[in-house]
Amino acid sequence: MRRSGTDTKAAILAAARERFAAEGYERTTIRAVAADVAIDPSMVMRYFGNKEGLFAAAADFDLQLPDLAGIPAERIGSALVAHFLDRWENDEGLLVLLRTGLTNEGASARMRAIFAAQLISHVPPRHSAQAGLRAGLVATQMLGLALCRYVLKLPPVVDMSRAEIVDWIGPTLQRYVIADDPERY
Amino acid sequence: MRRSGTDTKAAILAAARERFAAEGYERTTIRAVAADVAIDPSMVMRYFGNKEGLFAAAADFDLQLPDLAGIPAERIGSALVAHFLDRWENDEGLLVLLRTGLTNEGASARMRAIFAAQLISHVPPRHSAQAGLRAGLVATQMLGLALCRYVLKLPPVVDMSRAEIVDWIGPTLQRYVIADDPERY
DNA sequence: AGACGAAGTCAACATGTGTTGGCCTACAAT
DNA sequence: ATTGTAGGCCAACACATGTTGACTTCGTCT
Repeated sequence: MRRSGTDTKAAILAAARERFAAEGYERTTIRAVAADVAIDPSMVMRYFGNKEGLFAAAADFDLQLPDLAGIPAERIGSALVAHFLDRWENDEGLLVLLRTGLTNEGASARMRAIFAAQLISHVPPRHSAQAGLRAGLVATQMLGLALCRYVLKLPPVVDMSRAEIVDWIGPTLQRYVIADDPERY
Repeated sequence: MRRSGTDTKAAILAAARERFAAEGYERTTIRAVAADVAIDPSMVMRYFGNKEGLFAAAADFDLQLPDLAGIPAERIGSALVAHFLDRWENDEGLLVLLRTGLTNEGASARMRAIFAAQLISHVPPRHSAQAGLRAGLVATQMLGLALCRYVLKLPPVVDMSRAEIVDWIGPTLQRYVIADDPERY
């Protein structure tokens, strides 16, 4: 027994996350993942059943949104942006979902679930009747940012500093979450 | 000669656009496209050389941004949103690029070129030194909207009316394009 | 020491893919 | 009528992939 089973499983999962995030679902092959861990492809099947199983294990992702109640209302926008940036730069799960969610129906559904449930429930109750709308608007801006910065790598967006992003996009989220109507800030 | 050559080529291209937009690059097969047109797969090769060639032909897309000079400065944001919505709902090219740009390096590069060149050149010269930054911000919001609405199909975003989208996102673009600094509107 | 079970390897199958080259067929010009 | 040519079909190759089952190795427990 070279490795301890659970260790091997964890190593496979880590390699799979990297490959799914970098190449998407179809272009990621079981053989390549196995080669990354220097084992036989059949081991991947043993531990995860099939490719879909491996993907499901690699694609779980939690927004881990903080409790916004403790944050002054006028800083919610900035706090959200800062949190998302932190979250995405420390967890490949979001990249996996973004890259694959566009061709893989399962990933797409999971994305819907995450951003619907987790985001909607964190919109302050001030506009509870419009919680879905507000969360949706936030999703368009934040997913668009992730898309342009981490996947498409548009130069102007990649070159923006963290502070610039917070300064420019914070007020947008602020308006989406708490403004009483679209025109008012 | 059942069909007129150029007609066949056009039919293949139309079928390819639909399939690439719906399934992405890898999952779109030459055989399936050929079947859609009720033709032999080898004809696709004859007209487009190889799969990459077919994709390149299917993925050309032009923003066709109107001349913003004729629009009152305070309406630029709304005008941009409205134009994007029109453009996307009448041309599958954008969906092709979105679905494939995440796994296909060629599509990713073309996306960079389109949104860099075409968008940057249309940002009013008022902030020419920041043209890249402004265009990048606009791209994050508009691509995020397309992603959530047409690809991920997040329910709250799909359910938004055209007017709601313009009302909510117009002011955001307005600020990105012409605001003197992030905090001012 | 011997047996058991887990970790791991090997070889192979079935399938789907892009791609190729040869062959057929019908129209139009000579 | 002959011929040329362009549209179209067929069969096949070469290759990669997900997946399977049998076999081997090696540590551990009795």
